[in-house]
Amino acid sequence: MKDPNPKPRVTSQDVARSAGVSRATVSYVLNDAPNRRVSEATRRLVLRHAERLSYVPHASARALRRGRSNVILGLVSDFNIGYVRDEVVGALDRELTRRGYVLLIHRHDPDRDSLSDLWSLISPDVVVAMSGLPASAIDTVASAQAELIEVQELFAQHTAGEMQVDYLYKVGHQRLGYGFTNRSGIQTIAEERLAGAVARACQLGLPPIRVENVDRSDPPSFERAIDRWLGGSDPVTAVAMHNDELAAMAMMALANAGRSTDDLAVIGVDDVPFASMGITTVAVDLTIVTENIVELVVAALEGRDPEIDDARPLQLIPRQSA
Amino acid sequence: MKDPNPKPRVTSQDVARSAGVSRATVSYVLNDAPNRRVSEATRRLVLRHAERLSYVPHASARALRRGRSNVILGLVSDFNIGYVRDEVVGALDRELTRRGYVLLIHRHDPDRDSLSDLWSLISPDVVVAMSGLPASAIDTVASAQAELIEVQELFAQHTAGEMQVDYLYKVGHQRLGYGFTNRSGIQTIAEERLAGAVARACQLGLPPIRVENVDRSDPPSFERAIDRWLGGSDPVTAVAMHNDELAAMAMMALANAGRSTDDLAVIGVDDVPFASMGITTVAVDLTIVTENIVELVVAALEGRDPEIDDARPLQLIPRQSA
DNA sequence: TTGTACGCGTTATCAG
DNA sequence: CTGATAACGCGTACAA
Repeated sequence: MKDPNPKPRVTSQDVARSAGVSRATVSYVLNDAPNRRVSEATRRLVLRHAERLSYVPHASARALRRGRSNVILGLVSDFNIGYVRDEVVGALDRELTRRGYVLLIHRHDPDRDSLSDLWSLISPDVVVAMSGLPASAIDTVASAQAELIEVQELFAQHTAGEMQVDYLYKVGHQRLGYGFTNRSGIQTIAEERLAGAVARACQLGLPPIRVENVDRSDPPSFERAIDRWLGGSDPVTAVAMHNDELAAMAMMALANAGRSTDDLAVIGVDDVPFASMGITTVAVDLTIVTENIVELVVAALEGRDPEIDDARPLQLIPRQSA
Repeated sequence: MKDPNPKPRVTSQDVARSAGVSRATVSYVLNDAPNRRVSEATRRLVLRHAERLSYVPHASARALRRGRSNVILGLVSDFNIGYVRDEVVGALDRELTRRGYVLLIHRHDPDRDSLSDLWSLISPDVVVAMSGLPASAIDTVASAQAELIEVQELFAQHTAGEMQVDYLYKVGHQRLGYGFTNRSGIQTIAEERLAGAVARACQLGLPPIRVENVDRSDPPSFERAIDRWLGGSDPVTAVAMHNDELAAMAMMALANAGRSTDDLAVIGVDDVPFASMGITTVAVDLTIVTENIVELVVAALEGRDPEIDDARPLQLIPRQSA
């Protein structure tokens, strides 16, 4: 396990010695230093020796000297982050890689761990908070000379809830339920979607939406919710679920109870791939959402104001489940 | 966007000046330096001033000087990484945080991006590869003075396939299908599970397993697979799927085709939470698997040999789907 | 308890 | 115009 002969790291000094030039020259060549001319001969010489020794500049030394690390830190409350965010993170990663940055994801529980402890281990240029952060975090990030970008709101979440209710109403449902979830890290989003649904039901003059809590890691919560929705004197005929994953679980629970979406229509949000197998949903246009987030981060890195596309990224897709 | 007045970072120099002591003393106090005696008076003095200025040591400077960064880099091929790995990563994260390390996750596509580019941006102490890495990566990691841990194999994958086939055979199925997936990053695991299933079917004297490709991001692939399994002169009566997620999608496709698990039994692997809603599966004991991975990483950090628990982490859980 | 050298890469300044 | 010298960024740990 312990390497008895840890061959020391190759430094720019080694390359310089090997090529018979100074460290400065090595640095100029390897960084294509502007307003610095190096003769083609020594240029190739240095490149050859760097290659031969497989020299890689030391990240910490470089960051220390430059004052920036080219690291973007993505803060999540949970690694299992949901379809849309996965796509966003993936796109962000690709764009940042292309531009010479690196995106690192870190799970951060604002309730347990302190952010400032983190800064003694890593100094990112930009922090992208994918889930809620306490107000104090803003100062903490700023004092570490990093820029903070909150992407809590990937898009107008309340609209998703409104569209769900609009659709269910349009196809004839009056008594509605809502499958809410309060997993940490998406509270804000969940609450906004719910608020949108509740408000729209009210505007339409429908009876109050019957909200039940469900949790993807607690399957019995779905049985309970369905019992409540279908029980009583005036059962609901359709439920809007927080997202497609929960919608699918509701449909499984429904099937297990000997019922189907004919008894209780189900609609989700996201349009995850498996939704095409029959889940009516509010699709999120990943292109728009993704490009906006990328622009937000890249603009911050380049020190300019972001140009955001205001196009509505949501679209209702009717399928069998509602 | 651009901060016109970027107040410079607080350094240990600032704390030293403020407290009227030397930088060395500040460092000793803040690091609880062993075999170093600092009077209680100056000790508290330093702590007070550090607190007041909310001083945080500079990550790069510290890492440069110490020679280690306390950063563990987790390499994944995809952020949507699967249930078991999510749990493993979560547990790893908690343990490492407790010990003063930080776990950072980075998406790395071995086909597209070079690892050595990464080392000029970050210098981790340990690299945990959660998906396959090319052989060349081993040298690359070593030359960056980092230790490489491959957790491709969370457990004996072929056993999962064997257990699936054993069970299906036991409950009376003879003609079997297999739902294989070749998503990048889990090829090895997928192939091993399949190999285990195929081998066991052979040992049991069953007809060759009918293998079909499915892809979670391509729902029609499930329709095609089901058509093939149920078509022909001797349709299969049960399919082993690579994991529970794919099993659930197969069941949705089955329902859409007007069929049920009575026509085609389905069994998965993982025992994700929603599997309890009726998916027969090979459960993975997260406690065992997780503790082993944590031990592997922690042992590497502490420079000792890991103590691995050999207990079998797999258990078959019969439910409605098979 | 302090002065200081060191880790490594970058860049302004200086010499050829 | 090409290359070298040296200072610097910040925290750590040895010698004094």
